[in-house]
Amino acid sequence: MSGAQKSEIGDRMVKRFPLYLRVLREMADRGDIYASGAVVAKALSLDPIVVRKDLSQTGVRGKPRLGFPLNEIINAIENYLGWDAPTEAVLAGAGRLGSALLGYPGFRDQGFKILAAFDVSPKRRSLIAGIPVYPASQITETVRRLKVVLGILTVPADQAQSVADALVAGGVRGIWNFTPVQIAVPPEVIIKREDLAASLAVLSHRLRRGDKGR
Amino acid sequence: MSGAQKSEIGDRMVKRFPLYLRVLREMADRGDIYASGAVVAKALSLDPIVVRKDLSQTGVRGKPRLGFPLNEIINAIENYLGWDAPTEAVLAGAGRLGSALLGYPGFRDQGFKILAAFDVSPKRRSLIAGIPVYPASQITETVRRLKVVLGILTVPADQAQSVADALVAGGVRGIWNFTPVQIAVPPEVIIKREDLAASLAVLSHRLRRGDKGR
DNA sequence: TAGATTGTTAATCGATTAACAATC
DNA sequence: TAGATTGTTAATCGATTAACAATC
Repeated sequence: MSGAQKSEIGDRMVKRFPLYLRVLREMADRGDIYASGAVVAKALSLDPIVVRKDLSQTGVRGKPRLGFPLNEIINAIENYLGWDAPTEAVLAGAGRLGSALLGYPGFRDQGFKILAAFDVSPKRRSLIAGIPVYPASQITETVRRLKVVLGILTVPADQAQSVADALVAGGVRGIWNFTPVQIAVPPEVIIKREDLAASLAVLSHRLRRGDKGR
Repeated sequence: MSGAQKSEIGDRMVKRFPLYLRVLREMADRGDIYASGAVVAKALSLDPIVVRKDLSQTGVRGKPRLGFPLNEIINAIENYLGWDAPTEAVLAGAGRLGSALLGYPGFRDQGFKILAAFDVSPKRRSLIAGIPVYPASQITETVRRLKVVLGILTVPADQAQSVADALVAGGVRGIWNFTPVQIAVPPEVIIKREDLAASLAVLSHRLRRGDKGR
């Protein structure tokens, strides 16, 4: 093929795709057939050039004067992000934050399916937001049996490493880490930290400087 | 003065400061007097050059052969981020996510103080994690009376804009937005979005590609 | 003094922005 | 056809990385 696709693309670009998807789905719901980069850019306060370049990364070709065919571009983005075939996940730590995440509808919309949750405390309800909660001792066995790909880590800081170890022992390929701990994992396991402290730092800094954030 | 300080620094750098602070505080607790860039870099798996450059941004000068004086550099970072004088905040939406955040110890560690929470439902407890919960109708008046600087937005998506309006009417200077909605505010108000969908996108993409994340 | 570490200047890299030809 | 929009190539910008002199 002639159109050589760039093999490595940056996180910045990937982060914009959910925004595009939301706008494009809205347009499709309204019955539109095409979406031009300009319209999408306006809806998201982005530069049209960025939108055009990002969308072209999916391999879908837009039609001059019309824009990108909506069905095609939506499917391409979903496929690109791996949201077409749900990624199976478990959540470890069904405390306040964990429970909040179990109820987050974004997982289903965005190609994830939480099969089970775990908690050390037997006092917790055995079902949160329709998802069964098991004792933490069963993490490794359950992850292995269900061939779970992703572990969501919402345990207290002092348990973060040991619970991560249990998830890794079960064979997860990635961990979404909501704890402030930098956990150690084998090199093939992907770690995504959700770093509230970093966000607070950016916020503090902007408030102090009186800057306008994006 | 000769050493002209760079006026505008990037978010990337600001995000690293909480990491430095954690490591530096640990070292100070252990009784160390100096911290070299190399040691800090090793603890965080960062390039020593990055650490040196970031720390020098605070204006503190390190001593060759010894490193940076711990007390001085810790104070400088706290001051730099505005964590020395607590920023007063309120939280709107005391559901699962909101309650989880009310119990998050990071706020106090990082220079924020949540004075009150708000919720539409009168069924909620009137005290969560020691913080009083008031009816949402009192947002504007309370924010104005207490001169609150930051609003934390954890309401359902369909209430995001109207609650944000109430916070702005009370005079907040920034909003930490945990909803998936892109809210509209006057240009002088700082918005910091906490975008779980973007994080999920990065995660999906890495899992699908089998890449190793950082 | 010798040597490790800082601080600064230059080079590299990646992403964003600009310009413009191709196309329906 | 005329004109709007795509797609691509070049220029700019900012951050990271490298190199090295200054310093205790």
